[in-house]
Amino acid sequence: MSELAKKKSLTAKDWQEAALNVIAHQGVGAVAVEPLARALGVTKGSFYWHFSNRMDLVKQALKRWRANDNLLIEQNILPIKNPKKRLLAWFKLSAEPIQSHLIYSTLLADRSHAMISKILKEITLERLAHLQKSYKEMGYDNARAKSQSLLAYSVYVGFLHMAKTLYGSLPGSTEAEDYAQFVAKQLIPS
Amino acid sequence: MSELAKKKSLTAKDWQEAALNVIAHQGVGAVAVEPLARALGVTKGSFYWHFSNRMDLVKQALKRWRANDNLLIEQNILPIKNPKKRLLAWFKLSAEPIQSHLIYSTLLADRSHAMISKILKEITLERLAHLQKSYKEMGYDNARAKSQSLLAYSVYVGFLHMAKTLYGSLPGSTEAEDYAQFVAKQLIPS
DNA sequence: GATTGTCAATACGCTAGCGTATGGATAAGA
DNA sequence: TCTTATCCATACGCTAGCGTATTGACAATC
Repeated sequence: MSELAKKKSLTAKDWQEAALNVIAHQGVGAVAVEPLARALGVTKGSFYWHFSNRMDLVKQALKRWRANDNLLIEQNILPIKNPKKRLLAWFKLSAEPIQSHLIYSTLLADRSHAMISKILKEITLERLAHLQKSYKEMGYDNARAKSQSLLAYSVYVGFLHMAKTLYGSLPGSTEAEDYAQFVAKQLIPS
Repeated sequence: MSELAKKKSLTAKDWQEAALNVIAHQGVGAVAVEPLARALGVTKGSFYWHFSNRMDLVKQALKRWRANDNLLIEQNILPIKNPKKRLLAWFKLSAEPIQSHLIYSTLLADRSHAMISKILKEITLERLAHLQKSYKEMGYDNARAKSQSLLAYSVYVGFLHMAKTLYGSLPGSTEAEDYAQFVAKQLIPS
């Protein structure tokens, strides 16, 4: 019902999500106004009503992605009290086949715009801080927690790329679970 | 002398190396005929004498990159008899600030051409096989050696991206050394 | 029913880059 | 010296995509 009602005319959100879909699978460079408009069944007359230019769309789309992703972490990971369990949940989430990961890994190799590098750096530092906090709660000193979280995060990033490179996509949920267990054994001290 | 002699006219090799330089810093998408020609101080009349089209250049450039990289590994890593020392040397090389790594990490997020995905997959499988062999020589069974090498390689890939994201470049040689030591402690069983 | 605001279509000019066609320069051989 | 091969410049047509300007359709509101 609300889906049908929406179909009457597009919102900025529709454009943003379409853009995120393209970013996830073809990268920021592939976000082009006219092709996107075609895909959405309109012309760019619509686009320039909602956005001032191409980069404006990219910016807003990434903002939406970041907000969604933060929400996911804040609701599912951070509330976990036990630091060990929290880390394990984080590893599981890391391997889950969700679009957010695809977007992140695509952005990692993007050198097209300083804004993107900036966002990426911010997000990465945020997440590293979360990991570091967990490791510290487990008794690690500052320095050790720092290198340990860097290592863990490297594994996450590396895993994303390996999955895409070797299998062309992220693994299924069950494989993700197994992988998370294996990684946890190596990266979470007992 | 040979440098000056060369300056008289360009070779395919000159174009390939210029292309690799662009790939390392801006990605395959940024390899464009006319800008490259400008950078080399010629026009595209020269380009289309050496190559049939843009993708032809990319293909040849990547072929050169791959050959150079294989040579590096065959000469510096594979000859090491002791598997533990061989792994350590591999980790050190992984963190070394050389262009080859930049190219690899850039390609990892590239979804522009099936050829690139194919090359990437081949190279990755080759390297995984090397790692796996070392782990097996250390007494691991097949399955364990496989997941362990996957993990090690993920760390390598993740490290490349983290370095670019956080520092904008690969670390210096001394930092690389320290990092390799830390990683080795985690990923090489004692 | 007239007005206003919202969303989209159309038409336009502009730029960057691809690939082709052709001719010019230079050096090496014959 | 005449020819040929090598390397490059110039000029051309073509396409995709950006952004603008203008107009149109429709709904809500007054």
